[in-house]
Amino acid sequence: MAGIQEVAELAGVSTATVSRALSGNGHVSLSTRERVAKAAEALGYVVSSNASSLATGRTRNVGVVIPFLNKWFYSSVIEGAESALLANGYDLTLYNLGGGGDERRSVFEHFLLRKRVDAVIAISLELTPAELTGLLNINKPIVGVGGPLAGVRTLSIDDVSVARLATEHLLSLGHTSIGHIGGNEQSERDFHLPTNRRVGYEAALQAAGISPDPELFQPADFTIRGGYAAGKQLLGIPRKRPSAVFAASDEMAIGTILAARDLGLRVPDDVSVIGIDDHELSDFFGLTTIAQFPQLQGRKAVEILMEQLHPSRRTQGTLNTALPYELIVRSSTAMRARTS
Amino acid sequence: MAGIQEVAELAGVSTATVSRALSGNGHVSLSTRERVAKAAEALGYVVSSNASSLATGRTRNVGVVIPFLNKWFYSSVIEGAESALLANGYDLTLYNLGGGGDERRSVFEHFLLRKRVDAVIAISLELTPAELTGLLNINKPIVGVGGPLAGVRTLSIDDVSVARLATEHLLSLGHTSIGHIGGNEQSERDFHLPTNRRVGYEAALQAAGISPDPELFQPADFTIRGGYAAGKQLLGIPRKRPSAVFAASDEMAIGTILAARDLGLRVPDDVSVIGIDDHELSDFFGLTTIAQFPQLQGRKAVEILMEQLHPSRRTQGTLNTALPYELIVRSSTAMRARTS
DNA sequence: CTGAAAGCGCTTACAG
DNA sequence: CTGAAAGCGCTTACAG
Repeated sequence: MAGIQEVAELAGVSTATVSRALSGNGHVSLSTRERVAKAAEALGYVVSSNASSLATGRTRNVGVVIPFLNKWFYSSVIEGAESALLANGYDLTLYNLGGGGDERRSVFEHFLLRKRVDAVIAISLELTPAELTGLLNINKPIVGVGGPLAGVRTLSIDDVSVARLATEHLLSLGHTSIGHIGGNEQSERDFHLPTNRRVGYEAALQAAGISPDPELFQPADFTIRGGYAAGKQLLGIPRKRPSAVFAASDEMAIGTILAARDLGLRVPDDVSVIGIDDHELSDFFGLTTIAQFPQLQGRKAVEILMEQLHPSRRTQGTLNTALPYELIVRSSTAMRARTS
Repeated sequence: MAGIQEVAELAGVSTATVSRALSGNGHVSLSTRERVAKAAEALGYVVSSNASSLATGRTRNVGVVIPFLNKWFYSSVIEGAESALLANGYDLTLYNLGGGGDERRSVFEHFLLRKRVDAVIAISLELTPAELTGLLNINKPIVGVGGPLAGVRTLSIDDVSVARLATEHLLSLGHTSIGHIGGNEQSERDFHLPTNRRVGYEAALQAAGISPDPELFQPADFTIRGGYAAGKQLLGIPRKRPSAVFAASDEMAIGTILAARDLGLRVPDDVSVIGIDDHELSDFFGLTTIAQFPQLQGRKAVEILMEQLHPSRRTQGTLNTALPYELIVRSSTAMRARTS
């Protein structure tokens, strides 16, 4: 409950000096700085962020907007962002936009704009031009994770290349009949991620002189259950069962592995499976995958935000930063069986 | 950027009236209220929460502290809390305390106490007396989810009863040799949840005249991988392989199902498996479980907080509220085989 | 029902 | 290096 006033009295200085001593802005002699620190400590003083924000115009709080919360990928990105923010002395205020239209409008109008946050990180969310200009107008930096956003700094993975790499891994193992489990219409909204992955898959095939077979494509919803159903369809095709499957997410790939087992097919002997993500379960299932490090994505987003917020350290970078990815080979992929 | 001043000018009233008209505190004639609303709308005015908080002492922001973020259970609780908070006009600021000691101290000292939040929700976290009094001293309501916390309102599930119910389900199906996969030392910290579940398991057994066999207990870490390893151990015991397994979490139960499959045992023909949670994957695996509705837990926590924050609606309740749970029977449990 | 004015607790030019 | 004072943008007794 102690205010700056009391600290000032105890230390025998003005409140202005207390403020300068504690914040480090402006010069204060070493001895008074110490006296102030001691007084603050003794009184258990901690600055009122509201008063401070009102005076400075900065809140030390950033808003994070996401479409889902209880999915491994999203919560991992947030985890990375949260710890990086904390380390920089910032709070993270969370806005889950999964609810849909109304909730989304209300978040933008009543919360984000209410001068509560200094900046926003948008994860896998394609902000509308109105939303973007709303934020930009009041001078809030934005960084987007997951896809290009007009006029703001973004971080994204090259989905086409990632998918190509996954497919090439299978090709290099001698597979020529490769199925693909991609997104369905609903999962397409955000940045066309499923389409990009399918494009990469087809490009790799074509580069290898194989023309993609539409019958070897199955749409699903990025869940294990969806991947299971799609995997069954793919592996149950008469006459041309693929010897390998590339799923656009690890959860779908795990579903495919389980589908294969239930069909009596051995992985990787009868069918190789590769995913994308390096999901927390992937190691357990021995899934070969392309890792995409979501926690790192969260940390990087914060890093870029800090550059915008503290232009002193600004290193004018490009608008879109490519995120790293890496092939991790486990036991779900192997050479195509010589016989068969 | 428009402030209350400009709205007042446009509407031809004082800022005091604007404040009253927009907030609903104090009487304002219908006609001026409308004029003010129109002016605010036209200018895109939105109140500065810092200025407002400074004047009122309330932030409309609640801090949520959790030990993990990217686990289904925790992120589901948060999801429930977030939407309930939003509906009440509150923001949710997230503090992930997974990092350990230093981070935890820093969160309490520098963030929560900084007058940034009106209240805190502590999920599955046993706050220390110092942390509790720190918050209580500055008059911040707290609600705890997951276990009793000295002197604050809490929500918790009766782990002993839940475990007993799960075990009774197996007993009622004729099983007499029932293994248990519980927590290991590390998972014991918070509210002794694993111990309570084990106690319930043993109580059910004893009530049925069966004395618990320590060899039919295996500790694990609440993950699928850990449950898999523990399940293998349990189902590989020579001579006295249990005909049923009760795992203290669904993830461990799923691990057990996978372990059984790999051992060539059929679920539920050869072994029945039950868990606790109703995890998002449980339905897919046909897992019988005791559901515990984490999103509801988050919503309820907010409900209780609102009662404390707005004492007008306060209905002085008990200090600890029991959370609901429910047996959900799927295909992983069945009668013990007559023969064998 | 409405306005003038004080106050919330800081920060930061401006002087010295 | 330090202090007096204005100001950040609201809210709310206090009058009327």
